[in-house]
Amino acid sequence: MDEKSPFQEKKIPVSDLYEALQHNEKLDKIPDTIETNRIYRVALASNTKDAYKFDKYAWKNTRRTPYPKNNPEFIKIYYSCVNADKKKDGRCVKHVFISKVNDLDVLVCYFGNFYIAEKRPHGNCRLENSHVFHHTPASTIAQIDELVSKMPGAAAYKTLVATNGDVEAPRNAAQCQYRRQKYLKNQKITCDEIKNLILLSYELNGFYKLLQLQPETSIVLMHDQMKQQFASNIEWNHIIWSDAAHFEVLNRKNRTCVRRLRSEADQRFNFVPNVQGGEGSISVWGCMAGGARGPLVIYSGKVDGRAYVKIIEELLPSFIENAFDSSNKNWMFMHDNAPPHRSKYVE
DNA sequence: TCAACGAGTCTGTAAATATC
DNA sequence: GATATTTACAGACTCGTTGA
Repeated sequence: MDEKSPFQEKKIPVSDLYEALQHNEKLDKIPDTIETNRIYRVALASNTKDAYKFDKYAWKNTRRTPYPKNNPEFIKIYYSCVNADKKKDGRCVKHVFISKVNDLDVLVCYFGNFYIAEKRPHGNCRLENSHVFHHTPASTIAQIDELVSKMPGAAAYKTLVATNGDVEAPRNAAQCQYRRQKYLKNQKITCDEIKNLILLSYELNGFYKLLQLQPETSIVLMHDQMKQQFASNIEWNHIIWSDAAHFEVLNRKNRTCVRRLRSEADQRFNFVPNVQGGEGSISVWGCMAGGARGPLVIYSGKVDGRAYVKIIEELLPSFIENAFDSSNKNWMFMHDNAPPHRSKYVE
């Protein structure tokens, strides 16, 4: 096959697939010696459904699609070989056609040159006689999931082996441990879930509830009481909020990775702009109050206590003068407790 | 016993290419 | 030019290995 046009001979008419389904020899697995451009018919069993995947070459799955598109009779799966560089290589491919009528009747066809294909065990199969041909029954999976919600994976494995025997037992202890990990992970509360709970608490008037999130974890929501307490003591419009932020446009501290071809090594888009002398970034400080926006101060370098006081002394009085009535002496200035904000010089 | 990590599978989306 | 087919990429998921 011409390496530069590997797709010319890949097309298999649907009629040929039907022909193969009716007349080709039924195989229980892919033969050791593979011929290209030949349709292998693999008759599978319910517990060896994946047998078509495994031969002595390493493959990368790309996509599965209905085939043909307008009147799908098969599921077509594309595989590309893995070359010596461990990269997917389209010069040697494997196409699998799974009949929609009977998904245990599978057609497999190989194209291209096997000399570029890496020979190694496929998928999670690390040993010759690994588990890959054996699928844990769904009923066993359900039993595992139920047990690992109450006990560690190893204990669940021992329990199921003792009760189910070899046939319906889990694959191994690691399988139970994996499902135990999954269970524990699902039990963790995400930030979004906590936010949703807080939002929910605000939607319900007078909400006061003990939420039992997990056997070991509870959350008490009592926002109304807190709100009333704050509302009675603080007038929020009298508070001046302030903060600073640093923006790195150039000379960023984090490393930038570029994926490129060797031939593109000297191309301009592979380089990150840099500025000598430590330029390329700015820091800004700003403040605001209810209904008033303060000045935005742009500065460079580090801000210590002295610099911080200088900024405040220069800008804060005029902002207070504009934001509040002259008679209002109840305003409060709020910072975020950053180290320069609480330095001895500031105090 | 569990968390972290790596490797492999599968699939949604989009782009490229082939075919009609 | 429209449609079908193929390829590429990224993310979710699964599961084995390793070390604390």
